[in-house]
Amino acid sequence: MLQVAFIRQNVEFVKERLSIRNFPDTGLVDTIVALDDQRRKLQLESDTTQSRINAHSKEIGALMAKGQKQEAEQKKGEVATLKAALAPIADQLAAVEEQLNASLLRLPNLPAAAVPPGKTPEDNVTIREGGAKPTLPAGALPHWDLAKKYDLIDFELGNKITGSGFPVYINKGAKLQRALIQYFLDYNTAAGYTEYQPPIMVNEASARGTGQLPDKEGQMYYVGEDNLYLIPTAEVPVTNIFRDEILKETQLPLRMTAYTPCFRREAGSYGKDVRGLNRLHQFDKVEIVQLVDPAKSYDVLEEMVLHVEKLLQSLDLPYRILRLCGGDMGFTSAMTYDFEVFSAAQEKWLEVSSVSNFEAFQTNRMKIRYKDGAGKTNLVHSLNGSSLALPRIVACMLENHQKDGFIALPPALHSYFGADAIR
RNA sequence: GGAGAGAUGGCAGAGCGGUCGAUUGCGGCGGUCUUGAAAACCGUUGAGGGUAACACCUCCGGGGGUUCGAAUCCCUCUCUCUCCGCCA
Repeated sequence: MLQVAFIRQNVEFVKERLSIRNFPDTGLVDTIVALDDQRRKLQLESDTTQSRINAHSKEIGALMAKGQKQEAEQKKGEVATLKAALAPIADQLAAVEEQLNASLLRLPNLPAAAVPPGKTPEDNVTIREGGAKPTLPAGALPHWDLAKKYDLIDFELGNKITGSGFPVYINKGAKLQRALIQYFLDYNTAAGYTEYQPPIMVNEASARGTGQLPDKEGQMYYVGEDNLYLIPTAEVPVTNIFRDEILKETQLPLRMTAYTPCFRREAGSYGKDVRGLNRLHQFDKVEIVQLVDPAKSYDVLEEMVLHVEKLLQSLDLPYRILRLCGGDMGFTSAMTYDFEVFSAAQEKWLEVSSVSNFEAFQTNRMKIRYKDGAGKTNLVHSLNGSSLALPRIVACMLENHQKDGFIALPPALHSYFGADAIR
């Protein structure tokens, strides 16, 4: 959520940035400013009246102490009049505040200056590519066939137990999951990230803090009886660790990593790219999150991109890094890099990580602040990225590294997996 | 799930209808002293709105009520703790 003060002072800039995002309703900005004008006016009226009521009440106390009952009673009458006048103002104020807040929640983050304009994924800009696309052996299979051939994943069994999009990993398939999680976490903690194991269900306040609520209810699984949401990403519980806190400058940057299963309803995406591991309702992911000094957040973004890139390189997969255009970025992001790996048998690029700077958009909702050197309280910037999402990595590893009779594993995984190949 | 107790500033812990945004201790910050440090002493130290800066307004778990006036009384919700039951 953007700060009202900022919007007030930069109305045209805000509109211009929103246009980069193809956000249709620029009238919303004017609405917000108008509502805030009203809010200030009503607040002033309310405060002034309240101030007079307070003064009278004090006088009543003093009069009572002196035994001047009659004068006190008269004052009480005056207070009653003032209170009657205050009531409608207070009601209006509450209504305006509610509208203002609802409007602010509907406004997306502003794209950073470096974000390319554009509407669709075609307008994303490839920053760089790495790793060579493999030459597959004759009779190469897509990962869902390889998963069956090597007895790694049973998709039908998942259908039976739960439903589609909930695969069951078996034998070496299960061990590969465990090895990847362990490797990713070790890689992150070695770089200074603190490991967390957070809850995988969150309350409404947490979901609102990172921007899943309002409006994206449909994408999360919801446990109505307890009013909890299954997390779509570890970003939600991890970023909320410091909700409503004022940090010391010396605590920054805060770097956190967590492995969690992630749950996504993926409503409306049936029939499209859902084959095998491409799109699941439950999947595993290791996430990195940082809370940083606002002046440094774009340096940190680049640092996180390099961090993820090196991890990807160690898996010997062909990849590319895209800077998302305004139209393809998430609601809460100011700038996003997507990482895609090339799944050779499907001949498809699959997104395996998304690294974003949210600037103060999330932290304004969560009220995560820090005191700077001058003792002033400011919002920190939040960033996060996947390092990495497992299923598409697995899909890609199976397809790209398939050989005649075995699947080779990258050296980085050998000790974690306990073998150099799946046979 | 049943019974009871509680929720106050970074932490501990007072306050039980008015002058309390809140005594005090610890911690933090600044200073005196010291070659330096510690100790001691002095000062300072919550957040939001509002203002050019003041003034002023709001916040003592959330919401509602009583009252001229509520951290203090009442209702309600949430959470924590203790005991019992169940249990990985």
